[in-house]
Amino acid sequence: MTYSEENYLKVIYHLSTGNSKGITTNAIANEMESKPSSVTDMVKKLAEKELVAYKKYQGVSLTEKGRQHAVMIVRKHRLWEVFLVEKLDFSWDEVHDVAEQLEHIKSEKLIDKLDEFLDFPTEDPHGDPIPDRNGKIAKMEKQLLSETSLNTKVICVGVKDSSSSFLQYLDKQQIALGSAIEIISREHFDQSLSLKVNDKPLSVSNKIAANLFVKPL
Amino acid sequence: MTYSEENYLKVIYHLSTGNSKGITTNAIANEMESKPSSVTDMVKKLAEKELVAYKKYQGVSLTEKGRQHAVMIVRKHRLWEVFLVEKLDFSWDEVHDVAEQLEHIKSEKLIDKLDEFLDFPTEDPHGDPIPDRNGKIAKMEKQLLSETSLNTKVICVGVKDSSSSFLQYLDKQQIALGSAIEIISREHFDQSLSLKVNDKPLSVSNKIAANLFVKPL
DNA sequence: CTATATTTTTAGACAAAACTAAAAATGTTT
DNA sequence: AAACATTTTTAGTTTTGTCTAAAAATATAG
Ligand SMILES: [Mn+2]
Ligand SMILES: [Mn+2]
Ligand SMILES: [Mn+2]
Ligand SMILES: [Mn+2]
Repeated sequence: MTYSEENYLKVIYHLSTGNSKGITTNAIANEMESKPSSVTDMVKKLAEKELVAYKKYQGVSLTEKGRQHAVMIVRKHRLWEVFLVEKLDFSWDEVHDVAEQLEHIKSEKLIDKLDEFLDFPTEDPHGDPIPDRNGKIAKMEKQLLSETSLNTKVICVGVKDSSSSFLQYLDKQQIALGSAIEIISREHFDQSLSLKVNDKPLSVSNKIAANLFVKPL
Repeated sequence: MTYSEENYLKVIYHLSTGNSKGITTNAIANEMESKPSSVTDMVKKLAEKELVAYKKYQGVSLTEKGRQHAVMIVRKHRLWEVFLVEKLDFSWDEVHDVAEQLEHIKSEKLIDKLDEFLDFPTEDPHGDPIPDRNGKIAKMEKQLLSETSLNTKVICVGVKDSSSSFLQYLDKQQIALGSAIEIISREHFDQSLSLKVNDKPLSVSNKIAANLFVKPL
């Protein structure tokens, strides 16, 4: 499996979660920052290898074999992110690009030993679940802060957007995984929220709240 | 710089040590397990980028720029080997192939943090020196066991051949970096040696002795 | 239901990195 | 120095992954 094939599989996998229909050529091209014609070519190759199911004009979906492969790439990506943060003192906004490279290293022993070295973490630095060596993903109870009712006490457990700019905003506001959040009030006009984060008052826009995962305490 | 370009640079670098003349096309092809015609093509490209000096039929040599690049790849390779052995419990005969992949990961921060995490090691698991972040290589006093005189007490500090089969042979004979070796006698006929390794008697062929680096105690 | 817009696929081109086969240069013998 | 052997380069293909431009299929609107 080539570097490029792996990237396509991963993108198709991510587009598939919460999307039961076939993934469109355009959606893949968009995510890969490439052109639809390139996607069509690659999808044909992946179909040839039985990693995806593909019918012309009907979009594409992962086969079980393709899903397994994709999950293993996600496992590697997230384990490496944990390594970078926990062992090498990277901050959570610096790890993604390096993990994009490390996820392609081929060695089952390496990844299982790394898993053990990190003490079998179940979530990466952004709160995303880490598949185990059999590809099983423990699902975590979580909801968006924007969809949480008033006067609830919750704990921050993940981010939906893990762009540098969002993560750095959270750092600045001292919001991290594990922070205790209480929703004081919601502004009707723009859905912005008044919060208490670790007992300190903070007001955030709906866009922020719609990218923070929390769970009831 | 592509994966392939990096591999060529590294091979040319290794062929260059202890070889002041231009490196031949055939030597590179041999080391890369590719064909001379492929080497000619790549060498032209590297010359274009001023990473090597090349004149038709005259062989090739690294420019200072090319040498710097090559040394950084070697640095990464050896640091990752240390990581695999020290932190993930790989044995010294298992690390090379994985390090061949890891050496191409591009992130200066990653490699400097890894260096720090490993406590700035100066040698890899095979006794080879690790260039520092400026490309400087501390040179170690060492000689081949086969060229060491009788009744000398020495300590094992490295291997010349780091193939799996040689390393596993050493494991079996309980020879490791740091082992104390005394040369008892040398057989005239085949240059084989009678040794004491950590006070236990052992007889080794010249081929073994010619691949073990030692330093006088 | 037909016209228009959008999406997707095809056809053809290109760059990177490899190869084979043949030509050219260099090295070695007699 | 000529003949032969070896090394190196050139010329022409191939595979992988990308692209543009044009054609075909599908979706949307009037
Ligand atoms: Mn990531
Ligand atoms: Mn992540
Ligand atoms: Mn190695
Ligand atoms: Mn080594």
